[in-house]
Amino acid sequence: MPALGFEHHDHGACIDNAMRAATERCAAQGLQFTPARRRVLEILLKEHKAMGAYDILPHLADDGMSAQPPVAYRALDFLVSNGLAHKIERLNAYVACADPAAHGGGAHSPAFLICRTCGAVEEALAEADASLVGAAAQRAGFTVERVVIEAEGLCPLCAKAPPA
Amino acid sequence: MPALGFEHHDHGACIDNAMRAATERCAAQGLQFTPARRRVLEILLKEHKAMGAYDILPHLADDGMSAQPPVAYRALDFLVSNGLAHKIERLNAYVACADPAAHGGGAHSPAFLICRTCGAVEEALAEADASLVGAAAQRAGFTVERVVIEAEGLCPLCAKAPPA
DNA sequence: CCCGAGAGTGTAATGATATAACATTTGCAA
DNA sequence: TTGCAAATGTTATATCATTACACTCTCGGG
Repeated sequence: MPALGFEHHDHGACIDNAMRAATERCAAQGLQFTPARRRVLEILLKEHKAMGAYDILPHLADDGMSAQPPVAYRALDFLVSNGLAHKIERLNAYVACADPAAHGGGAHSPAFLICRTCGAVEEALAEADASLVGAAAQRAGFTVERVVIEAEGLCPLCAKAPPA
Repeated sequence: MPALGFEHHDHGACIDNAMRAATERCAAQGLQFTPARRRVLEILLKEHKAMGAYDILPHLADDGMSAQPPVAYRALDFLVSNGLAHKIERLNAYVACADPAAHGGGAHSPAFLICRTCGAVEEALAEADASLVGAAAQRAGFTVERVVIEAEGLCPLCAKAPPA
C-alpha cells in the first residue's frame, strides 16, 4: 500500500537520506533541528503519506514525547517554513518533502497529485509557478508570492483496479 | 473596499445578472433553486468576498431562516457542485462564481488570486488544467479530475499602498 | 558569576471548520 | 392518495488549529 508516490523504492534508505539532508540543511542555515522537529519529520517520512497533525500525536506519545496539538503544529510550521515538509490544503494534511535538497533553502511550492481513492500523494513539480497563473496575475497587476497547485484524481493503481 | 476582484463595477447589476443566470441555469438543468440555496448565493454575491460557512449563518438568521451549520454547508455544496460558487481551499472559504454562464454546466476549477493583506479574491482563469500539471500527471500515469490552483500574494492596491 | 533576552517546550483551554444522524416536511408522480 | 425522493430542521459531535501562559534552556553582556 504505497501512500506517497506511486512507485516502489528502498524506503529505509530514503528515510536515512532525507533525515541526513535535513540535518545538514539545518546546520548550514543555523536552524535548530530539535528532537521534536526531528521526530515529526521522521514520522512523516516513515508513514510516507499525507498526515493530519492529530495523526502524528499518537506517534509522539509512543516516543514518550508530549502529545498536545501545539507540539505537532509547531514542528510542522518549522518544517513547512524551511521546505522540509508541505501542507496539502485540500486535505488539511502534511507530507515530508520528497526532495528538500533540490530546493534552495526556504519554503517552496510544488504541485501535488492526490489520489481520491487510496489517498496517495505525489509531489510533482519542483516549482509550480505555473505560467498560466503568472500570466493571469500579471494581467491583473497581482504580485504572486506562493502558488498552491493540487490535482485530485486517480493514481495509476486505482485507475486500473478500483479497490473493493 | 473591494473584496472580490480588483476593479470597481456596478455591483447591484452584477448581483442581479448573476442571480438571473443562476435561476436560468437551474431551471434548464432541472435543479431545485430553493430559497435557502438562493439566499446563500445572494449573500455570497452581495458580500463579494471569500466567506466561511459560519460567516453566512448570521445573514441567514437575519432573514429568519435556520442558522445551523448544516444549512450553510448543504447550500454551499449545491452551489459548488453546480458551478455557481467555489471553495477556496487555502482559506476554507467560499466565493460566488464570477461568471457561471461562461462554463458548461457543472463544477469547474478556476484559478484564484488571493491577496494576503486585504483578503480580496479574484477568479483568474476559466479552466485551470495547467499544462505543467497535465504533463506531470501524464508522466506519472495519473488521471486528473480536478485541479486546485490558488496564488497568494498582493493585489495591486495593497502592493501600492500597504494598509495602515 | 549572574542575570536578562530569545527560542523552544509543556499544558490547558478554546476557537474555527465540518459532518453525522435522525426526525420532519415538501414536491411530485404513480 | 399514497408513496418516494429530495430538501430541511435540529442536536450533537467530529476534526482541524490556535491562544495563552508558565517553564526551561542557552548564550552573551555586565
